Amino acid sequence: MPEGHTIHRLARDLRRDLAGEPVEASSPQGRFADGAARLHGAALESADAWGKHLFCQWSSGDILHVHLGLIGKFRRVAPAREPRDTIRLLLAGPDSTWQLTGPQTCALITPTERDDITAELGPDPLRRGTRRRSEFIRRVGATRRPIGAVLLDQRVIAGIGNVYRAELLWICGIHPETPASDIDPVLVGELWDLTGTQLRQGVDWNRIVTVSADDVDRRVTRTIKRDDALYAYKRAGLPCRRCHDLVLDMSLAGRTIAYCPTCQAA
DNA sequence: TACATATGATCAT
DNA sequence: TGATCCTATGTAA
Repeated sequence: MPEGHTIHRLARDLRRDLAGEPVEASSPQGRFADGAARLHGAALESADAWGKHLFCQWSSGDILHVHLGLIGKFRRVAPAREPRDTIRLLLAGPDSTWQLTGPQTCALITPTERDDITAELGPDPLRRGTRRRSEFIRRVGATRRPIGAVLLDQRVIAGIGNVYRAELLWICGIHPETPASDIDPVLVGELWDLTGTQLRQGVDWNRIVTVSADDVDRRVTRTIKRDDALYAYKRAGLPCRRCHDLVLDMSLAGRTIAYCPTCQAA
């Protein structure tokens, strides 16, 4: 489930689980054998996320760069669990074991290479820094591409994926095909703030739940059914949670987005 | 058992 | 825009 919230949560969990102690590293799949050998015996010094990119600093001087892509997973497993041949990287610390499968990227890089990667990324609402909000507003205002495409462009804002895209536009009542520069900068600013709020909640719960307290009982939200967690994503054909008209699907930037034709009028 | 699908991104056309 | 890569899961057969 890798959108920005997943990676930030992952960085936090890896830090808490593995920081400071030497790890045993291996690549049961074999495709990261050299990298795992370099990490073997090293200690994790820091882990942080920028959008959907994860960077782990090791005492060996190496930086581990991971991008989960669409299907990648990096999860804590029971220590005794038998390594399977799909595991790109296995990290075993004194108290926990982590395994990485199906990543789009898993590589050891230099600080320069990390800087090259982050230089291509837009501001991430979950990172500290000044002028990120105004930078987002500027980048959105600089293009007439549809906002639904712009939100997936990691050079404009880092961390939004297909689920948050649909949810944010539904909450803001913006039609996905609206030319980005036509949107009132005040609303774009609110979109930034909302993205931060939603992503932070995603980190907290380690899942995407966008429905507000008005629509769901917060006390039971941690056991909320998947069908009740979202307003728009994958709800095409169902009644809009706001106006009860039917939610529609459209294709934008090569992906499917659901939207309400009434609440998100063109 | 097989197939469709997926919260991503890149490269070719 | 379409093909492609990577793996796991849910549904259909």
